[in-house]
Amino acid sequence: MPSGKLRLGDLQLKILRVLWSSGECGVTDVHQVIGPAKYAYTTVATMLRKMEARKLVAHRVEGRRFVYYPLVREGAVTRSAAAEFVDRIFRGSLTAAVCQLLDSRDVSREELEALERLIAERKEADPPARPQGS
Amino acid sequence: MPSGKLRLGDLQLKILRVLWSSGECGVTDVHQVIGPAKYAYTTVATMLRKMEARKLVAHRVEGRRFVYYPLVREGAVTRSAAAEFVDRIFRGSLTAAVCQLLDSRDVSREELEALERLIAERKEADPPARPQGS
DNA sequence: TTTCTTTATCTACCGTGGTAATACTACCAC
DNA sequence: GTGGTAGTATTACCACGGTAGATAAAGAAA
Repeated sequence: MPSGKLRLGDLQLKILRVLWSSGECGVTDVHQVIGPAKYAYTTVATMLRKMEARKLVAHRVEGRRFVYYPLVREGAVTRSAAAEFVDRIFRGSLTAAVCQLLDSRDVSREELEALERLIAERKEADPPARPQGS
Repeated sequence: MPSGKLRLGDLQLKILRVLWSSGECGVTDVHQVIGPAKYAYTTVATMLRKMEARKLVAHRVEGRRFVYYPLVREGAVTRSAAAEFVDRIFRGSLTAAVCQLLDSRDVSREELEALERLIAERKEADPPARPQGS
């Protein structure tokens, strides 16, 4: 199953975010961005190596440094996480998922309207039963 | 701390679902429902004991059987999962989350319309300027 | 009573995320 | 050279989900 294991931990996500926004960077850079106070340098380095073993990132050598870059795209991760979320927690029911999303936090009127627009877009973009040509 | 550790694994979710729909039941019952072919009896039993240690379930003794019942409600689990999903993957952006949800699978027109209704409801239920809270 | 079956307990293992100290190594400055 | 420094490699540990075999104990059946 290729659509399988894209389940990431918190630290892994943080690291990937740095790589996504920087394109690539060294261990020290990553460490600086995610917070030297929160994590030891070696923690980040170890995690990066583990992530490389899992083919989430790769590195090239630049002088003495390892310059890491992501092998997975942000879209792939978020898409996979979204699909897994719906399947795992709501057994595939998207409406149940969104319903819970709305219940789980305060949603501003602006957000609600943005969501409305989002859905309206989808309705236009994907007319399922449309005998007449566009 | 309501925002505490309510992160559940796949098997734990399956087990909880059985307990939620049955109210309570013995280890054998759970095992039967989630699939004797997929899991060993002891796997379920062990997991139930681990979950009891984490206060997700509890049991009472009935003859020689352990009758387990849930200590967490389905709503609490799904709510917590939803909140964590948005925070973890989309750093709190609900619109980004819903957007990805819509992209991550085929959404029927019926579902889209159900979502529209869902949002319309929320808009009515939460008027923009209202100093009084419930 | 002896055996079979049900049921729970104990123990142990694996993978993985997370955490980090420690050790090695190569370079730079002196 | 020697010593600090920046960087990687090694090693180890914990927690937890998942998995299950082996074992024990309590009834039920023979």
